[in-house]
Amino acid sequence: MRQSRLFPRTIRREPAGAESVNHKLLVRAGFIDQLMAGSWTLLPLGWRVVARINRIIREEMNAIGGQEMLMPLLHPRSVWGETGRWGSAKDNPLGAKEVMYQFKDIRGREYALSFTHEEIVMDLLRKSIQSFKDLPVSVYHFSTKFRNEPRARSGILRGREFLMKDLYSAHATEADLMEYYEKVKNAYSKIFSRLGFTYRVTEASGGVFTENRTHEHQVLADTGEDTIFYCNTCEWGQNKEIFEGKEGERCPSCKKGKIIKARSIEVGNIFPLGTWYAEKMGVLYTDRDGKRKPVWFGSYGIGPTRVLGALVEVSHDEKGIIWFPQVAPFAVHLIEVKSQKSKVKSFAEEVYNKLSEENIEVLWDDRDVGAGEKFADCDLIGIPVRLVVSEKTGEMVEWKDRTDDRIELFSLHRVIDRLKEMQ
RNA sequence: CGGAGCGUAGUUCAUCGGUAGAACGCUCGGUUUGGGACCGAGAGGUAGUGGGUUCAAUUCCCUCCGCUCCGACCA
Repeated sequence: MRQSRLFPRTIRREPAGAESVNHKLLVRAGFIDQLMAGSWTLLPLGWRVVARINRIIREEMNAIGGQEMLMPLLHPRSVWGETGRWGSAKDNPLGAKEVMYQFKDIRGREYALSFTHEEIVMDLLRKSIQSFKDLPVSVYHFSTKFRNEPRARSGILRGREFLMKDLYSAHATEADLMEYYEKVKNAYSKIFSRLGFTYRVTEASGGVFTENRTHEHQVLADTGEDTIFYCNTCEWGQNKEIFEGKEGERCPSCKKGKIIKARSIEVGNIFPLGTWYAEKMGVLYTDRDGKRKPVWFGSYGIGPTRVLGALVEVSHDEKGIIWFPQVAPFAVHLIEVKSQKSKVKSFAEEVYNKLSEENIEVLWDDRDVGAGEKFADCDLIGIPVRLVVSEKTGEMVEWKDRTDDRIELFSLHRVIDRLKEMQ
């Protein structure tokens, strides 16, 4: 990608009023743009990062048998009426009217915009599941969620419209559900490890989804809006809604460690929903004994756009973003220092072409601007490796990591070898 | 939904009861060429909206809208 053509340009100043790091840096560097409070465009750079996040999620979902599909975002009232979740939480502990966007069309029919898909999946499952032989089922999709947040905030971390990967599983027995639930929990842990996060798995309440306990993957971040408590020795952890002890106490699980209190960002949430939805919506299968029984059901969510923001919150410095290589929008940022000598430009083009031929993704700063501006933008955008060609470097290429001040000179061949080793 | 701050050029802001200014960005010309470089010329604004006070409102008052933050709530 030639940076002279990259849309849009970077912005030198911080957006007015912005406080959170992800808001300031993602906007300045040209990854996201705000339409209104809680609603963002993923610009070409931002979309590249989200695509990489999604790829990691997709690989781990497929690895546990998840099948990708895509469900509608416009939902009829009737399907939400079946579980009673169309209504208010005042009348029903799982009522969701407060977070659901509901409206009428020109003929007076009522609809909601998707804030989750349990009811939609249930409608799908009951059409095709007859026998215990049809179970288990595990399906997922990546799509937009709309939630009428009382207050959108923290940049892209809490929007009224955001991307979510949601996985749904249906099982013949509770044991099978819980076995799969553990599999998904492990898959989520793999995903967040691969993304480069330091995280904890905590117990939580189920909100508008279930009255059962659930688990959250929480990224440790000082700027996070959640508070969690976890053991410094074993894996025990709870979020602040359900924790009933105090910081510094003995761990209730291993009895050895101490309870640590920390700020965090919730990036994943898994729910062992049980048979409540199946009973309400008549999702029944015939078991070996010939009896009709409700399916056991679980749902599992990760917000890729929130992950995007969380990555910036945990990995940046005063100059800009620092992407981990596995999610960076490009593998390398090639800077051509402006020169009167045409061979600098032609060498830069050669480097760009050779790297591209090797399937290494390059952002080539071919703009007609000063070196200082290029270096500043390079640090702001945060691609892991910076390559420079200039009058000074001659036939060699300068290599600098985003996280390191050390500068090394290599031949183009050596650069390609090193980059291929990193892939 | 309660509380606070803010809303003026593309962006970040200044100004002021007498009809608007800077920096950066943008356009043109020239110089420069390793950390947002310099010189010259230029384009660009119904001061968020509606109302009120006033001879006169961008400025003072009120309404509404919008953005950010705190709280409640929440992935």
